[in-house]
Amino acid sequence: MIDPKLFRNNLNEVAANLARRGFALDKEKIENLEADRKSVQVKTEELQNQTKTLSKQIGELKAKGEDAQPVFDKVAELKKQREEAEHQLKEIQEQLTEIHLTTPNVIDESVPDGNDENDNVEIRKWGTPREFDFPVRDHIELGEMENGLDFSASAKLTGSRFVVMRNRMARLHRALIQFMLDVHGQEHGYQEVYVPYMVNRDSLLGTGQLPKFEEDLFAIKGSTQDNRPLYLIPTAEVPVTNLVRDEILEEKSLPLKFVAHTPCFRSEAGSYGKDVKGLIRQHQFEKVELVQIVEPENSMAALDELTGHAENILKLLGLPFRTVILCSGDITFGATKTYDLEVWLPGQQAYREISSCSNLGDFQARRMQARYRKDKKPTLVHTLNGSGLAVGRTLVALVENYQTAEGKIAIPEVLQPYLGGINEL
RNA sequence: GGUGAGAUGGCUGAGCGGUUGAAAGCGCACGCCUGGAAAGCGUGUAUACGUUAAUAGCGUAUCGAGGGUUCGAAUCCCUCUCUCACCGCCA
Repeated sequence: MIDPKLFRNNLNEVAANLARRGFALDKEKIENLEADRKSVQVKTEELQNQTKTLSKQIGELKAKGEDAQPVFDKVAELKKQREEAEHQLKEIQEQLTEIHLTTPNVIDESVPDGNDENDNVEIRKWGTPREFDFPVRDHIELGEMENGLDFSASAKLTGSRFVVMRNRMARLHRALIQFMLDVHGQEHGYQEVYVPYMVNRDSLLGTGQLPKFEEDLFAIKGSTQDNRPLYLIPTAEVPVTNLVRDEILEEKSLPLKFVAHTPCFRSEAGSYGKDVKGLIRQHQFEKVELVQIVEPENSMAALDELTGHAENILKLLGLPFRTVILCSGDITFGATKTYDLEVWLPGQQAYREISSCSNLGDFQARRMQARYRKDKKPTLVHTLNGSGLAVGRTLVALVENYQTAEGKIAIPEVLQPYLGGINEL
């Protein structure tokens, strides 16, 4: 969430910033609620103070064996008034909290204006798409060969947007995961973590998926005793970032850099016509995720670094890609700045998203109360995350870019150690 | 799944209805002492929110979470979560 103080002191600037996203902030409502909050809160606390003071007097009088009845009467008079004020305050605060939790983050000045993905700005490009001297197969065709991707099996087992992988596809997929974890863990300095694939509501509130995007999540009924469901994670960002929820970290422990491999589960509500075939958009997919917890002044540099780490995987695999900065209309809810990596897919003759790297600023940290001690004072950290990379899409890119005329897949050198040294599958 | 015991500040641990945001010890910070250090002595040491120019004062809330009883709750009642121990089952 945005600093609530900004709503009080800089409402117009916040509204103008959010308007760049196409988000209309209800300024009048906020102003009214804030004005009410202020007067009611002051009144409530004043009444609480009086009650507390009088109650203490009763204690003193009783200890001395004196008559406390007059004070009793006084406090009884206050009670109704106090409870009314408390109730009123609670309602106002609930409304404000609702606004705070559903308002997106403010965006960085360097984010370009725009309405949708068409207005994203390419900032660099790496590699050259390969020229093929034979008819190019897309990953679905390549998957059908050697029974690698079996969508009818997964449809039988579960439904659409799932996959069964076999043989070379399953092996390549697994090798990619190991490779990515090793590069980030051994070369980029991330601590490898293994985390739960189900999380509670507090975690999802912390990273911002809730309360606004419940329809994108899979909830597991009956998964806790008090009837609140757990949720399947839509990304490792949720469990990994929440590692620092409600923590006060030591300054010298920062930056924290985590890498985790997890499956991700997304309902893909509202994407009915999109990418219906193939591996691009699945309800369940694997991802290697990078998360950094940093001091505020370092977060923009950390974003560049983290993006570079994700890019490095593509470079090591020899997959052509471009890096775009998301425009104000395309950037996600909690991000203040985001770079997308788009990999070249010969089967589609297009660059497609394979990683999204974001600086969330203090947006998640404030929701999570994730802080560090800066000159003895608890200060909100900044959080970042990025895919390093989406494994399913990397598999698509790999097989399409490295296919041979015979429908074999050449194995990039860096991946060979993970496949017993072979150079073709 | 069963039975029992718990959950208090950075840690250990007291308190079980009244000036308790919370004893004591440890740790940590600063000061005194010292040639320097240790020991000793002294002082201080949670977080959020509000008010405010203020990380100064002052106020409110917080003793696993939520609800309740009460003039007043860390202390009593209810629900839930988690932890530990033993038994059962199990990858």
